[in-house]
Amino acid sequence: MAVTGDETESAATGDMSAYQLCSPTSSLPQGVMMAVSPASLHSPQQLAEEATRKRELRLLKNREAARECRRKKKEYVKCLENRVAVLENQNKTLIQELKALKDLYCHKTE
DNA sequence: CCCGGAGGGCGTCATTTGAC
DNA sequence: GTCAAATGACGCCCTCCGGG
Repeated sequence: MAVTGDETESAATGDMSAYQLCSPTSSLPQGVMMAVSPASLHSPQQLAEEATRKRELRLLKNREAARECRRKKKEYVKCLENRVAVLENQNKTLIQELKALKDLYCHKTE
Protein backbone atom coordinates (compact mmCIF):
# COMPACT_ATOMS: atom_id res chain seq x y z
CA MET A 1 0.00 0.00 0.00
CA ALA A 2 1.60 3.22 -1.11
CA VAL A 3 2.02 5.83 1.55
CA THR A 4 1.71 9.37 0.34
CA GLY A 5 5.04 10.35 1.76
CA ASP A 6 4.46 14.07 1.46
CA GLU A 7 4.81 14.53 5.17
CA THR A 8 8.23 14.03 6.62
CA GLU A 9 6.81 13.90 10.14
CA SER A 10 9.07 14.61 13.08
CA ALA A 11 12.39 12.99 13.98
CA ALA A 12 11.52 9.40 13.04
CA THR A 13 15.10 8.28 13.18
CA GLY A 14 13.97 4.73 13.37
CA ASP A 15 14.49 4.20 17.05
CA MET A 16 11.89 4.13 19.75
CA SER A 17 12.45 7.78 20.67
CA ALA A 18 9.93 8.68 18.02
CA TYR A 19 7.41 6.60 19.85
CA GLN A 20 6.10 9.47 21.90
CA LEU A 21 5.42 12.23 19.46
CA CYS A 22 2.45 14.29 20.44
CA SER A 23 1.10 13.46 23.84
CA PRO A 24 -2.64 13.82 23.78
CA THR A 25 -4.06 14.74 27.13
CA SER A 26 -5.73 11.67 28.48
CA SER A 27 -8.81 12.41 30.47
CA LEU A 28 -9.77 9.56 32.67
CA PRO A 29 -13.43 9.07 33.29
CA GLN A 30 -13.87 9.97 36.89
CA GLY A 31 -16.53 7.48 37.75
CA VAL A 32 -14.70 6.27 40.78
CA MET A 33 -13.79 8.19 43.87
CA MET A 34 -11.28 7.50 46.55
CA ALA A 35 -13.20 8.85 49.48
CA VAL A 36 -13.49 6.18 52.12
CA SER A 37 -13.44 7.26 55.69
CA PRO A 38 -10.80 5.44 57.76
CA ALA A 39 -13.40 4.37 60.27
CA SER A 40 -15.19 2.34 57.63
CA LEU A 41 -12.17 0.21 56.80
CA HIS A 42 -12.54 -2.29 59.58
CA SER A 43 -15.02 -5.04 58.93
CA PRO A 44 -13.78 -7.86 56.68
CA GLN A 45 -16.73 -7.20 54.44
CA GLN A 46 -15.71 -3.61 53.92
CA LEU A 47 -12.09 -4.52 53.46
CA ALA A 48 -13.11 -6.93 50.72
CA GLU A 49 -15.28 -4.31 49.06
CA GLU A 50 -12.44 -1.85 49.17
CA ALA A 51 -10.09 -4.39 47.62
CA THR A 52 -12.59 -5.14 44.87
CA ARG A 53 -13.09 -1.47 44.16
CA LYS A 54 -9.35 -0.89 43.97
CA ARG A 55 -8.93 -3.80 41.60
CA GLU A 56 -11.69 -2.60 39.34
CA LEU A 57 -10.21 0.85 39.24
CA ARG A 58 -6.82 -0.60 38.39
CA LEU A 59 -8.28 -2.74 35.62
CA LEU A 60 -10.18 0.21 34.20
CA LYS A 61 -7.06 2.38 34.14
CA ASN A 62 -4.96 -0.34 32.60
CA ARG A 63 -7.61 -1.05 29.99
CA GLU A 64 -7.50 2.55 28.88
CA ALA A 65 -3.72 2.67 29.08
CA ALA A 66 -3.52 -0.37 26.82
CA ARG A 67 -5.84 1.24 24.30
CA GLU A 68 -3.80 4.41 24.28
CA CYS A 69 -0.59 2.46 24.00
CA ARG A 70 -1.86 0.60 20.95
CA ARG A 71 -3.05 3.79 19.38
CA LYS A 72 0.38 5.36 19.81
CA LYS A 73 2.08 2.29 18.45
CA LYS A 74 -0.05 2.35 15.30
CA GLU A 75 0.72 6.02 14.85
CA TYR A 76 4.42 5.31 15.25
CA VAL A 77 4.33 2.57 12.65
CA LYS A 78 2.47 4.85 10.23
CA CYS A 79 5.13 7.46 10.84
CA LEU A 80 7.89 4.98 10.00
CA GLU A 81 6.09 3.88 6.86
CA ASN A 82 5.83 7.49 5.81
CA ARG A 83 9.51 7.96 6.36
CA VAL A 84 10.32 4.90 4.30
CA ALA A 85 8.28 6.33 1.43
CA VAL A 86 10.03 9.69 1.69
CA LEU A 87 13.49 8.12 1.76
CA GLU A 88 12.67 5.88 -1.18
CA ASN A 89 11.65 8.92 -3.18
CA GLN A 90 14.81 10.76 -2.20
CA ASN A 91 16.84 7.77 -3.20
CA LYS A 92 15.20 7.62 -6.61
CA THR A 93 15.80 11.31 -7.16
CA LEU A 94 19.45 11.05 -6.18
CA ILE A 95 20.01 8.10 -8.45
CA GLN A 96 18.51 10.03 -11.35
CA GLU A 97 20.63 13.02 -10.52
CA LEU A 98 23.74 10.93 -10.40
CA LYS A 99 22.92 9.37 -13.72
CA ALA A 100 22.39 12.78 -15.30
CA LEU A 101 25.71 14.03 -13.97
CA LYS A 102 27.51 10.95 -15.25
CA ASP A 103 26.03 11.46 -18.70
CA LEU A 104 27.04 15.08 -18.68
CA TYR A 105 30.57 14.17 -17.64
CA CYS A 106 30.90 11.51 -20.32
CA HIS A 107 29.86 13.85 -23.08
CA LYS A 108 32.26 16.51 -21.87
CA THR A 109 35.23 14.21 -21.99
CA GLU A 110 34.58 13.04 -25.52
C1' DC B 1 -22.45 -22.76 1.97
C1' DC B 2 -19.02 -23.93 5.18
C1' DC B 3 -14.40 -24.43 7.00
C1' DG B 4 -10.03 -22.79 8.34
C1' DG B 5 -6.31 -19.56 8.35
C1' DA B 6 -4.85 -14.61 8.60
C1' DG B 7 -5.18 -10.33 10.65
C1' DG B 8 -6.76 -6.99 13.96
C1' DG B 9 -8.77 -5.35 18.32
C1' DC B 10 -9.58 -6.15 23.09
C1' DG B 11 -8.85 -7.22 28.15
C1' DT B 12 -5.86 -8.91 31.50
C1' DC B 13 -1.59 -10.08 33.84
C1' DA B 14 3.40 -9.44 34.36
C1' DT B 15 7.13 -6.66 33.87
C1' DT B 16 9.56 -2.36 32.98
C1' DT B 17 10.09 2.53 33.34
C1' DG B 18 10.08 7.03 35.33
C1' DA B 19 8.90 10.33 38.97
C1' DC B 20 8.94 11.27 43.68
C1' DG C 1 12.07 2.00 47.85
C1' DT C 2 7.29 2.95 46.35
C1' DC C 3 3.74 3.95 43.19
C1' DA C 4 1.36 4.81 38.84
C1' DA C 5 1.78 4.69 33.99
C1' DA C 6 3.49 2.41 29.92
C1' DT C 7 4.44 -1.58 27.47
C1' DG C 8 5.09 -6.64 26.31
C1' DA C 9 2.93 -11.07 26.10
C1' DC C 10 -0.85 -14.04 25.99
C1' DG C 11 -5.35 -15.76 24.93
C1' DC C 12 -9.92 -14.77 23.25
C1' DC C 13 -13.20 -13.10 19.92
C1' DC C 14 -14.66 -11.21 15.46
C1' DT C 15 -14.34 -10.37 10.52
C1' DC C 16 -12.74 -11.28 5.98
C1' DC C 17 -11.44 -14.11 2.27
C1' DG C 18 -10.01 -18.06 -0.54
C1' DG C 19 -10.54 -23.06 -1.32
C1' DG C 20 -13.24 -27.16 -1.30
